[in-house]
Amino acid sequence: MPELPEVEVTRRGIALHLTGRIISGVAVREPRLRWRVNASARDLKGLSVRGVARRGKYLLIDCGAGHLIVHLGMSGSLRVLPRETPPGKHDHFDLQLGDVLLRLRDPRRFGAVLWSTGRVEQHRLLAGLGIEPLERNFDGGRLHTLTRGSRVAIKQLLMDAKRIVGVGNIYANECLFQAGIHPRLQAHRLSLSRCARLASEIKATLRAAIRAGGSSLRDYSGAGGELGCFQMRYSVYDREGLQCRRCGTPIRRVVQGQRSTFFCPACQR
DNA sequence: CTGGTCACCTGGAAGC
DNA sequence: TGCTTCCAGGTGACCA
Repeated sequence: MPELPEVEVTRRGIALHLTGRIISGVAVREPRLRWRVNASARDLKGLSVRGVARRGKYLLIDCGAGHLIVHLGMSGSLRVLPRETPPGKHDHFDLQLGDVLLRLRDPRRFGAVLWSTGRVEQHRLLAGLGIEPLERNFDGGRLHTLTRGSRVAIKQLLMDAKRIVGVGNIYANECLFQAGIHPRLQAHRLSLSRCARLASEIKATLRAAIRAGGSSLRDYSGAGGELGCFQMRYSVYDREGLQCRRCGTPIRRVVQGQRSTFFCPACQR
């Protein structure tokens, strides 16, 4: 699930429930995630959660003396649950906070839970990250600068976190469709005006997805609802062979960098 | 530096 | 039904 909108919705959901609470313990049932989980009760117990920030697809739980860096990988999800909730098969990590706990479920184990002291933005995983697409300073001019001299396909540039964070495979496909740009176009061939169009479609698409997910925020707490029920109605993603919603031409699928790319050959040039 | 490929894991769907 | 194959929303490490 997790691209920037899902991570941002998760951030808001858990911030609501965790901020101000005191960490009472940690449970690591499976430390072998993307990197070995290094968070321990010894470091965390007694600290209070000051807030939850996001950098790209990383969640940064501010505990004062350090940050808990959480990444959801391909299949991770976080929930706030009552303390006694029995863990399921892929529930690898809990942060205990009195009568509730924050639980990470991650079947594929591509996620991460890392304890970081010191300046979190200097952490090796965060230091080299690119621009946040929803920040004010991301615009057509900035995207134009980023694309200069780059011969990679624009879709691959959008997904390169060293340049722009948070845009994964689904939203890269969707944004390029909205902007009428062919995913294989070399980045440096985009004019300033097309960059402006693309930058604004990126913002609009991500914001719409966050809005769609925001409506399910309350599901972060309690045993009931599943999150991730905010599937947007995709224009091209996973629609190979189906008619383009705009012009009726069959959507095509190609592979770029071992990832599926979906596009309308008529609308995107 | 850039650009391209691989590896890490599990589960679900499709194919035979 | 059961086995095999393919595919999946991420990204750091490694190579030429």
